[in-house]
Amino acid sequence: MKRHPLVEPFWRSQAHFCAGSLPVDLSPELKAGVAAHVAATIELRKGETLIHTGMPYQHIYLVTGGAFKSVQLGEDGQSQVISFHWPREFMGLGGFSRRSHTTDLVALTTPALVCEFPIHAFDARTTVASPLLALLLEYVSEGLAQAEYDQFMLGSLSATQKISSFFLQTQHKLRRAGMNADVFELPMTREEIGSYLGLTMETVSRLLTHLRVHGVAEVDKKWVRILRADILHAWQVDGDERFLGHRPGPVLGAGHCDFRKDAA
Amino acid sequence: MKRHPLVEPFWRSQAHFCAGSLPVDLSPELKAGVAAHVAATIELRKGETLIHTGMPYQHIYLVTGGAFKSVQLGEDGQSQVISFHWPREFMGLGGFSRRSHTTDLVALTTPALVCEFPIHAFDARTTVASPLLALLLEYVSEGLAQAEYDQFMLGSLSATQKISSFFLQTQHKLRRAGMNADVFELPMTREEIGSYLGLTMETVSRLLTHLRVHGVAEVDKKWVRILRADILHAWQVDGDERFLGHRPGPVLGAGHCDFRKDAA
DNA sequence: CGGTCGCTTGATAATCGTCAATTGATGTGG
DNA sequence: CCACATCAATTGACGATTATCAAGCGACCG
Repeated sequence: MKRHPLVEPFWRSQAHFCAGSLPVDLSPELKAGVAAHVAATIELRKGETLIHTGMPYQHIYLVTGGAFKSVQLGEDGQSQVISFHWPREFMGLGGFSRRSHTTDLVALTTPALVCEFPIHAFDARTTVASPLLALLLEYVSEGLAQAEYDQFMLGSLSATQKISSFFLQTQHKLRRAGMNADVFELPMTREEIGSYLGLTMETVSRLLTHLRVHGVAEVDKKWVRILRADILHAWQVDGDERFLGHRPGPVLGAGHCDFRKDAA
Repeated sequence: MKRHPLVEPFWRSQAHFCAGSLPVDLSPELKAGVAAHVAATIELRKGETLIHTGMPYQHIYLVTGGAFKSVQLGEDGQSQVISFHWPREFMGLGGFSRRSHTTDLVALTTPALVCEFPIHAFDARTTVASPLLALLLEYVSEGLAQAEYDQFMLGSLSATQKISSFFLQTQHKLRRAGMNADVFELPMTREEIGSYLGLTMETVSRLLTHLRVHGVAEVDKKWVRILRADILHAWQVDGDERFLGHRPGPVLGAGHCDFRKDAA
């Protein structure tokens, strides 16, 4: 991987570059405060691993270009993709307690770009910059909320619902990254999509032809054109009766109901 | 729910009570610092809902007694249990970005106890207490790491592996709570276990009899005695060839491999 | 005592995984 | 530059893990 330590043309300085990839709804002061801590910008090529599970927890990363996958490793040799990362997203946020990285981070494109932040910049002992800590807290918390939804998806949705959910999520991430969300190139293989959704490569392939046949999307190799996002929304909720018949899954009748009486 | 606002017998003060349920590996100063922010202790009864999804994000909760479930709600009416919470665990950590609660929190026992912390105590604008923020960051990050593992479990493990994983996780949580991890009472129904594992009630029931038949655990109604944790560990990794034949699941060959060459 | 709830067990079936063959794209070496 | 190998993707046939449907049973509660 290519590390760019310090000297750079002016308007291409790391801080400036990184600040441009921070979330949009952020005060200029905070953007500057965050960007000031960039340790390096790193460029990877497809297939290269930025972080291995278990490595000492020294940096977190902001995607500034391309795309990445997070991979959770099982005890033997299995592994599963647990999320895809697009520009403006932070990666590697699960290690603040265990002090080591909890997933592999692998580049899906050439090039793939990240800004590297030393976590000691957020250490309570070395900084009084509470606003930065609070900001980081929000990002980690958002990652948790996203992971909770993914749990729901994996446990309760049918294959058709999962694919619909995947494309809608991808569209959302592409928009946030400032990219075209209607015509785009998937940076990951069918197998990686399947791993993320808890399905096999073959099932993903069949689902994609299903989308094509029903005019929901054009799919040619890695290129996708979303034609009917409305149908995706409908299928995400209802599934599609006519294909791989929807699986209602373990549905639970919402936490019983409220409390019965408010003692004292 | 029963709220205990302030006055209490001395050694039963909220702060003291709460501090006793904080993680063990915490400096006394931090414990005191955290405990000082307790707004109230709340007592719930089985089935009562502490928090509804979407409620304004004003508090987070530390379990001090009993048990809870977090429930993720789908767009229509489906719902899924995404985690169980035992004493010494924080709940409701997924809302710092969206400013609203992301799950329902429901009591599973009578009584069920929590300490309530106002999130403005961790607000960067109202506090300079960076150490508290950093601590909170660790808890949220740990929750994220746990959710990532749950994703792996839901997507890659067979039913037998899931049940084994569930019991080992429960043992771990019971130990951390200072309770007996070999003989205990499950506070949740089969259906709730199934929801968490992405299985049906019936499958969970069959898996439990399977554990009983193979001498791995005694299971009588809600009471469980773990006899062979070693077998649980083995089944968590390998599955059990002889039962609901193990499903290898979508296994991915670990992020290709390393990077090929380190440019410059 | 009747009714509901949680649990168990059995029979059946379906969603999706497995296995296999084929094609096209990519890349490498001779 | 082409043969060859490898990989990604598609499609079909088949099978299995697990869901669904159904019945029964004990416990708890009003």
